[in-house]
Amino acid sequence: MPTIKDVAREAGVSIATVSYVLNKKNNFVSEKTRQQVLEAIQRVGYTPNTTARNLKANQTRLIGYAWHKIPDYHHVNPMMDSFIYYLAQAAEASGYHLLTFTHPSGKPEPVYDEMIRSGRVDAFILAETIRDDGRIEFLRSIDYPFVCFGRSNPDWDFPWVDTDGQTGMREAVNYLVEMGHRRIAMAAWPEGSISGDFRTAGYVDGLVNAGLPVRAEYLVRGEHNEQTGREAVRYWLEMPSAERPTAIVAVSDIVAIGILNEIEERGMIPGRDLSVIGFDYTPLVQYLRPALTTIEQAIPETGQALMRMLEAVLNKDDSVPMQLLLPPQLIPRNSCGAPP
Amino acid sequence: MPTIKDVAREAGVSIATVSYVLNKKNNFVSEKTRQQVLEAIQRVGYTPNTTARNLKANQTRLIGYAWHKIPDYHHVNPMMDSFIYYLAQAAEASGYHLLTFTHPSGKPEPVYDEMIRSGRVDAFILAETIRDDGRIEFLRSIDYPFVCFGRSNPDWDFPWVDTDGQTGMREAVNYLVEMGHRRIAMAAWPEGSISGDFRTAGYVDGLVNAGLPVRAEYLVRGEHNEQTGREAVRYWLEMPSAERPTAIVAVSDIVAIGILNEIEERGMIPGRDLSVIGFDYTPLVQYLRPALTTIEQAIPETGQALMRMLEAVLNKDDSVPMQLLLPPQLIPRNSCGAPP
DNA sequence: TTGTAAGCGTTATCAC
DNA sequence: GTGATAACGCTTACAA
Repeated sequence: MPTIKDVAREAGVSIATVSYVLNKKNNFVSEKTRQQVLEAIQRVGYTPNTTARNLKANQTRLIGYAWHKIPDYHHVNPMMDSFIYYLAQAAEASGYHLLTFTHPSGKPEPVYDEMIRSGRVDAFILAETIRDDGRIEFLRSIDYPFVCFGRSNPDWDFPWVDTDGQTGMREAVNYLVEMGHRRIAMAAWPEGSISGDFRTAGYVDGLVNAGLPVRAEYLVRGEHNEQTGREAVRYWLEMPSAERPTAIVAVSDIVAIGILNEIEERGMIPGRDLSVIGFDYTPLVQYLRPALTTIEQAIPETGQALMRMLEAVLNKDDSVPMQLLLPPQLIPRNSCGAPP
Repeated sequence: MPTIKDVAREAGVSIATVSYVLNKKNNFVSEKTRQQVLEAIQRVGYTPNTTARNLKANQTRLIGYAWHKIPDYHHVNPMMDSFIYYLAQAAEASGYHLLTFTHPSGKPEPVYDEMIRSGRVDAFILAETIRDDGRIEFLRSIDYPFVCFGRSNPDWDFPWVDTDGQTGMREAVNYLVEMGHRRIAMAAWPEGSISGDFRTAGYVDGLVNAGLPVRAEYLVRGEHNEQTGREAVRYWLEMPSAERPTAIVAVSDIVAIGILNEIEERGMIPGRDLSVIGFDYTPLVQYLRPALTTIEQAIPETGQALMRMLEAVLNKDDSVPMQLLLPPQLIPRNSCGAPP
C-alpha cells in the first residue's frame, strides 16, 4: 500500500504538505501545489492509513456492540438482528463502524473493560438493557461514552432510546375496545423486566382509559416462549363463557403464537372467537393464518437516534436530548375482529 | 490510559523489557525482572494499546463482514443473522473481531477496496455469494485474503464453505420415498442461483435414486416468497388426483409456508393430505401447525470452518482444505406423513 | 539479561 | 506556503 511518503515523493513536496491538502482545513496550500498533490494521490492510488491516523488521534472510529448470548441458534431475536443492521448503517453515515464482540453470559463487564483498555473502540452501544444493568453501572463509573437501546433503573441518568411499549400496549387495548371488546386479557412476562412491565402498565392504562375493570385473572404471566401463550389460553378457557376474555394482548409475538395455536387446537378460530395482538413485528407472523396483528417497533429510527445521541455524547454536545421514547405502531392484520 | 512507559517507570525497567515480558516468546527476561514488570502492569492497570500494536505489525486483527442489503426490515434472513453471531464467536476464538459494514446494493467492490486501502481490515468474509460474484473476482485479482460462505463459479479457485444443499435435498426426497411417497414435487427458485440449483439437483438425484420418473410438471419455480409456494400448490391441485403430487419439497422455508397456507385454505391438511418439507430451519416454523419439517444448515460449524480456513489463508498454511461442503440435517416434524 | 533507538504512517508544531 | 521533525504507543534489531 502506498503511504504518504510515496505521494510526497511523487508530487515533489514534503509529507507535511500532503497531509495539509488531505486535512482540508487550514487551506493555505497554494492551488498549484494542491493540484500536484491531488494528482499524485490519484496516480499512486493513496488512501490514508486508518491505524496510523487512529494512533495519532487516539481514537478508532469504531463502536463496540456486543452480541447477546443466544442459547440455541434458532432462538435468535429477529427484531434485534434487524436493529443491528440499521445501527450499522447509521454508524457509517457518521463515519463509524460497528465492531462486534461476544461475552460469556454472566460477566460482560470484564470484556467491555478489556475493549476499552486495549483501545479497541471509542464508545459502546448497549442493547437488551436490564434493571441494575452492570454494564451501564460500569461505563458510568468510568465515564466512558455509550448509549443504550432500552431503559434501566429510573434513577440512573444515562443516554437511551427506547420503544414506548406502554403507549403501544395502551393503543392495542384501545384498538380492541373500539372493536367492541370489553373483556380483554394479557399474557405478560414475569414482573421485573423493564419492557415487560411497561407493556403491562400500558395494558392497565388502556383498560382504565376505557373505564374497564382491571381483573387479576385476566393477567397471566410466563416466560418468553410459546408455552406461556398456550397455558394462558387454557387458563382462560376454563372460565365460564360469560367471564372469558374475548381478546388477548400478548407481551410478544412468540407468546401470541402460542395463544393462536392453543385457540385453534381447541377448535376455535382466532380473530373470530378470540382476538389476539402480538408485539414485535417478527418476520413470518404475517404469514400465519390468521396473520397476526402486532405492534411494530421503530427499528430504523431507533438506530438513527442512537447514533445521533452517541455523536452528541462524544462531542459533548448537550443540545441533544439524552432520553428518547419512540412510539411503536399497531399493524392491523386478521387476528382481531369484533367480539363474538 | 496507562502506556508501556508508565509500566516501565513503575517497574524501574526500560519499555523494551516490558515489551519482552508481554510478548512471551524469547523469554530471556530474568524471573525477578519479569515479576517486577508483571506487578507493575497490575498496579497501573495496563493493557497494550491495540492501535499502536497494529501500526507496528501492519495488521488490524479485524475481519470485514458486509451486511447484505435488506429491502425492508422484516425481510431479514434469520439464518444469516444467526450465522454472523457464530462467525463472531469463532473469530474471537482466533483473536479477531468482526468489523461490519454496508454497501450500496449495486456496487460493493469500491467499498471493499476502500476498506483495504485504508487498512481497516486484514481480511473479509463474504456471504451470500452469487455466480460471477464481483467481490470474489476483485479480491482474487488483488490477492487479498478472504473466505466465502457459499460457492460461486465452479472454475474459480477460492476458499469457501457451503451447505451441501444437494445432499440435503436428496435426503429429503429419500425420507419421503421411505414414507411411501411416489409422486414428489418441488417448489424451486428460478434457474441460475447457485444454492437453488444445487437443491434442485438434489431433488432430481433423490428421484433418480429411488427409480422415480422426473416429471417436468412436478417442478415449479418462483421467487423466494410465500406467493411462490401458494401458486405451486394451486398448479398441482389442478392436476387429476391420480397425478397430483403427494409430497412437496420446498427450496426454502418461506416457500414452504406458502405451500402450507394454500393447502389449508383449500381445505386439506398438510402432513396428512400432502406432505411438505422446507429448507433453512427458520425460527418460528417449529410453531406452525403442523410444525414444518425442514432442513437445517450447520450454521455454528460453518462459522468455525470459515475462521479455520481464513486463518490458514492468512498464515499461508496449505494443509487446510480450501473447499468444504457441510451436510445439512433433516429435522422431522409434523408436516410429513405417509401418502393418503 | 537489559537498554537504546529506529520505525510503523500519520498529524501538527514550529521554523524558515 | 512549505518543510523538518516530534510525537502517538508499540515491537524489535542491535548494542551494551
